[in-house]
Amino acid sequence: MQKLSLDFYKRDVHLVAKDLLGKIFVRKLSDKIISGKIVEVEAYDGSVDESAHSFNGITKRNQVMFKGGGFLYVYFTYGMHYCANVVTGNVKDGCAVLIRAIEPIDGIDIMAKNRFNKKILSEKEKINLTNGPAKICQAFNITIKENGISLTDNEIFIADNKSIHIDRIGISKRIGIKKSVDLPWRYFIKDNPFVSKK
DNA sequence: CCACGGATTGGCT
DNA sequence: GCCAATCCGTGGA
Repeated sequence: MQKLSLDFYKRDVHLVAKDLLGKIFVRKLSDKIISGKIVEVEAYDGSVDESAHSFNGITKRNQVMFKGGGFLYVYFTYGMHYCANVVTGNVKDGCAVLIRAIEPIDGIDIMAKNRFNKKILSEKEKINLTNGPAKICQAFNITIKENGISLTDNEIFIADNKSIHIDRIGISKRIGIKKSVDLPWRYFIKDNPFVSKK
């Protein structure tokens, strides 16, 4: 399993978004690993996209989006949730990919504890572990502390997944936004049970 | 199963 | 002061 390099991230946000499907999102803890297959993402492009946090320029909150590809951008919203993004492209582009859903692989017991504070889960709770952007952050214990870390370091990174066949990719409008609502910039693996909607 | 609304805080106008 | 790239509990069918 090979960690993705900086070159992977420093490309067009839509290419990166589609290529992230099927890749393995990894968090290394001192003695354990949490990981899962990325099955749903959304692209945000600050140069043309009013719904991107970066659309109106650099602020304290969104500055990581302007640091160029390969950083993790984490934001806090709705007074209680965190969401994780992969910054793409070059410095000043203000582009990122929101990780919307993951299929758990390693450390499922840790995710279960982080999400529901118990070990034995119902079938519905198993699906509910990571089928949404804020659920992923809770399962992986990602908060604002992880905002701005480099994905080429060893704590949080994304790994290639050579064993995966080419899944059918679905494309749709993005979820939960009020501006630029018609842009078809959500990408997901068709028929994967962990995709958040439809 | 689905629709609805409350939670709760920090960023931005 | 407004409101958000969300989630979950509630209530009804």
